Amino acid sequence: MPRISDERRAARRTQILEAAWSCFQKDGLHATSMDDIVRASGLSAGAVYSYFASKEELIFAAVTTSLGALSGLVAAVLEATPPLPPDQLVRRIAALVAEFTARESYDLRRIALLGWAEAQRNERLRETMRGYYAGFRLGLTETAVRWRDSGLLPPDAAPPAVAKLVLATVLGFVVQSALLGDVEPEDLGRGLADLMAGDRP
Amino acid sequence: MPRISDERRAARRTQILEAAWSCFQKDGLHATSMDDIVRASGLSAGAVYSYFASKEELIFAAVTTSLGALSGLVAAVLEATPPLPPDQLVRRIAALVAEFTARESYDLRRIALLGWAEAQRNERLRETMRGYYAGFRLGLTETAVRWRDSGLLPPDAAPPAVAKLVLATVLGFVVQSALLGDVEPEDLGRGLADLMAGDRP
Amino acid sequence: MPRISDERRAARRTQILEAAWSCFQKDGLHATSMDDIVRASGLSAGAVYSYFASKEELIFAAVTTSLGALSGLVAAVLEATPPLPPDQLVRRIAALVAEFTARESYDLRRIALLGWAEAQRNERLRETMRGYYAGFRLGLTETAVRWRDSGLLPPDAAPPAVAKLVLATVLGFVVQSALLGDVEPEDLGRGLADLMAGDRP
Amino acid sequence: MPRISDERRAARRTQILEAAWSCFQKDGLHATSMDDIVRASGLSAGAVYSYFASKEELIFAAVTTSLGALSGLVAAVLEATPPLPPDQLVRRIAALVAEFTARESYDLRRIALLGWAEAQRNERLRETMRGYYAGFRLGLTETAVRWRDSGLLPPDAAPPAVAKLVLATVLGFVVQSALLGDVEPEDLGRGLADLMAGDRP
DNA sequence: GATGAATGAGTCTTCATTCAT
DNA sequence: AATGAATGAAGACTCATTCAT
Repeated sequence: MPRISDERRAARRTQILEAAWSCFQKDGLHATSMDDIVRASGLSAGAVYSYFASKEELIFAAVTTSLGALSGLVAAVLEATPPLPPDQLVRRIAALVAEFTARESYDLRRIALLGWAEAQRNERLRETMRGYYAGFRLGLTETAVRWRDSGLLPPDAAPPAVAKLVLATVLGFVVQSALLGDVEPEDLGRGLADLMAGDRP
Repeated sequence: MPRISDERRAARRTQILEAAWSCFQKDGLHATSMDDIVRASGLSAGAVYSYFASKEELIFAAVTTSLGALSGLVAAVLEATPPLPPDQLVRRIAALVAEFTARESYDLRRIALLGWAEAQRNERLRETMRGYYAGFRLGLTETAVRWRDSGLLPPDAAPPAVAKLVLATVLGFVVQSALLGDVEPEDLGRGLADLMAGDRP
Repeated sequence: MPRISDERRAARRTQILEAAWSCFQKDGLHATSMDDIVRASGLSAGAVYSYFASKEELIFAAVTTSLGALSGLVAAVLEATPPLPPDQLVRRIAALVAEFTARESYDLRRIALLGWAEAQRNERLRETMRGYYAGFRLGLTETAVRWRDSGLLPPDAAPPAVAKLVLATVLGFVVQSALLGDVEPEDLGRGLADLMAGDRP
Repeated sequence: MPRISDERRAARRTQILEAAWSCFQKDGLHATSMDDIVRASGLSAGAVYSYFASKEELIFAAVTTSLGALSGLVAAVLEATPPLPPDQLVRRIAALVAEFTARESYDLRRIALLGWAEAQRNERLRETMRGYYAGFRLGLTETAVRWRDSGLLPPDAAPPAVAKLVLATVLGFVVQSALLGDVEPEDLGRGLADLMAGDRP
């Protein structure tokens, strides 16, 4: 029987994670010291270490936690029947990202950029992220198949290529909005709709 | 050693920059120590510091140098008359990125991800990158106007939204290809062409 | 290790200060490295830095600590009623300096010389020292007034000038004794008494 | 036959020394880098090193040169016949120090404080300075003998003690004026005269 | 003789992690 | 369980000095 209840443990974990997020967003992953996080969390160093074995573990959790949550929301959108048409799908997913971002002291876009950079030197993180994005793209490929089958795409369309294009668009939304900050989900939807409405090249 | 020739100075700078790139790609910006770069460059610490006043300066140069070069190539593509149609433009720019990446010991995509993460905590870098991407997007907006004027887009299309969509696609290509590694410029072109060939939503 | 007791903290501080004094006296302020002090203190670098935020802070404390203590002793001597006559006062204050100096691993005279040199480039230290010496001189001026009032000085004597002369004598004792090393407090008292016993110029 | 004339060499030496003085006064002996001096001198590093073999050598020369010059002036004052009475002598020597100080970009008082501090860790410098001050004090002792013989001091006065008192006064003038900056040679003379004019203790 | 680029040991400082209390 | 003082390896950067040109 644990000395501390499971809920309390979970609450503490979240408390630490929130502290980590706010520090990471402000200073980046490496310029944030464990002490920064300890102070932001209001706990002691020892306490933090009893929840996360190392800074790497904390980084992993910080980057991965939100990715997992977002992933579930995206999966739900992809499973809609009939599938949302391309422009609406892009708009919708971008909106999910934006809503996530709107949360208290937590900016998914910034965390994503930090995570991508970190993934280059952290194999575990890289593989985990790869898994999420590969799964996401697989879902998009299936959606593209459904678009083709329902006539939204021509019969000779290549679902994998379409999925790659759509994934790129969504990832690029994250980058563009983090760097330039003036992109709305509607812009993406409108832009894609305009392109689809044009003459076939 | 009397005053060194300008070419030699430039060569040394490049030598250091190459060393920095290869270290940064392997270990990230902050996990790379100046000593790593010093050793990789084959010079002494003092020599490196006589070319770049600080690690921050070196990071700035490492991230910025290629962005400038790429920017020029992209601008040339955007100025083609008549403008390349959307799918070909996206394919072409992605191809430029991929070619840049092909260079020895230098991967533009990885450097870009590192740079974006760093830009969050480095104002000077952020503003510089912002300038490049804003200029790029401006060029895309003008291209979208030309597409509309030439009938490739409907008369009521919104060039800024189209530009945002296209920029997102290209930036997302960088991310997707760095993280998943199996995206070719042709995929993007094909995917966009397929979408444009579909029924208008 | 839970919160340490205040006494222990103070003891540690003193331990570091003693280490710093012994190093500074041997090698000077700048030729002493923090590592020298760390080793002399028997603590770790991190521990030393948790007591003094920087080398400058440590220098400030090393120079200032004793000045404060001495200052109190001198003030007590100056407040004696009736005031000590000039030659005895000078002898007495010089003796205070010499006694301070006699302490283990700490030579006030050497620290003073180092502090004066450092004060030239360290504004905070300069202002702090200035405060001490100005206060000391003010006390001497008041004493000179009392000498004049009690007839030890002629009615037209200038107390500020007398105070400057006496302060110079005491400061010069520090210098002379640090550089030549063969001056006793009694010498100063005797010398001044001899001068005062001479024919009026 | 030297490639460069002796005058030119001497001029260069002085040029470097002036540069060193101005740097040392501003930043202290150790916080001044050879590069600071090189730049201030307008010469190249190699050139500076051809005149002074090391930084230590340059420090030694910077501290010693002026001490030697001052020493000659002081000796002349001490040899006056009949000897200046104590208060006038002190005023006169202090005036010499003050005049020396008034020179272009050179402050004898500041250099003296730096030199005293440095002497603690530099044996050669220490011995050289000791020589100067010991010689100065010997001269003062002889002067005190003459004062006693001429009746300015009582027959049982102790010339060595008087010399120590006078030396302390002059050295202390340097300190006080460097730290507090509001002491004039006249103040010392007046203060000593007032003391000598008082009742014998 | 003169130059100033290059060296590399050494400096101050930080910080992830541990463990005595 | 919790604390936070302590560790010490490693980091960024400097600078006295040399020597190829």
